[in-house]
Amino acid sequence: MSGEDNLLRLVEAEEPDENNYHLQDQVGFILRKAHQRHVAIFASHIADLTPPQFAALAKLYDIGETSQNQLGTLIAMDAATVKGVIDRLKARGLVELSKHEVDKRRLLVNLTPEGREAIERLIPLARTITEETLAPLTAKEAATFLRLLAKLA
Amino acid sequence: MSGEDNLLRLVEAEEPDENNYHLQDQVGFILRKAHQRHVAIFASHIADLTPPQFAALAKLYDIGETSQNQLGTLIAMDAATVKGVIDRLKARGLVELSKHEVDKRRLLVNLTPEGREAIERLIPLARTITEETLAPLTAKEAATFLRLLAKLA
DNA sequence: GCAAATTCATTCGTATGCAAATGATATCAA
DNA sequence: TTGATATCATTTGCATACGAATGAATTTGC
Repeated sequence: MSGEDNLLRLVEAEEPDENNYHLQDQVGFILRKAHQRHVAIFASHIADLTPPQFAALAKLYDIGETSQNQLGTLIAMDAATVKGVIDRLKARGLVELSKHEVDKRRLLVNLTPEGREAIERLIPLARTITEETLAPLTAKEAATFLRLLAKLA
Repeated sequence: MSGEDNLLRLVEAEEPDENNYHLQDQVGFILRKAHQRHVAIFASHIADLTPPQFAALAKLYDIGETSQNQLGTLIAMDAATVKGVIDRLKARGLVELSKHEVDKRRLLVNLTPEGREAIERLIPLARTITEETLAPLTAKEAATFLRLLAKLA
């Protein structure tokens, strides 16, 4: 039997082929693609705000005024990233900044009336985005997926 | 009964509370966090290459020479993004570029011997990264998760 | 065979995302 | 009290990521 025959047998047998590395099966690669798809769905429903910007507004709407750093912790952004996001929201008049009276290091962030109006208007769209992202799964699968995803995150 | 009593009852009853929007329960937000965690794990094992750079090398190792655009399609990057990734890999001598003889629009990308050596050295580490990323799940959960994640991506 | 449409690559602009360094302030501990 | 630490915010540099516009080359449709 030739070497080519051996190769052929391996393919035809459909064995797990554990020696080869398949990028498209790696959790990191699929995670990246799933995230990309979600961001695209988000953009198709909410064109004038990015997911991180929406996250900042939604969290401020939820908890009220807080420091820039604390907000970053709550929405999983480091200090440098959250600064850029808040700067852009401020430039658009959706949040306002003020100095903490006692701790002079802190920069307090809060929604403006326009920001509050925006997030109230967008939350229904966000529910649609979540639905559409999970649409390839049944309700039961979606629940399982969210449970396992939360364990990973 | 006062309005405040009604609010209190709602909280105490631990009802699904479907009227409130909780960012931390949304699939997009958790997806973003899970991806962040994976990238951090990746960086802790492979410090001198990013996940997209690794993906490009791994795919070239898998399929051999291909055009820049085709490579982008295979590793889920648009043309602008893949160009930056390939430029940096080229600057480090891990890939080499050449013109397609027939179709003069195409830019062919291939591994250099150094690139081949690098990816062969890194693939075992990539397996460790996948393992560590999935470590919070049991083997059965991980299989379920990957199946559902693939349906989403 | 040729005009229209498509494909490939590049460039620009904008927005995360993170490491590292810095400066200001606050807290802790001897 | 003061010196060491820690925290908060900012800045810089680098690396994705994508939309939009552009130009070159190819393919399609009639």
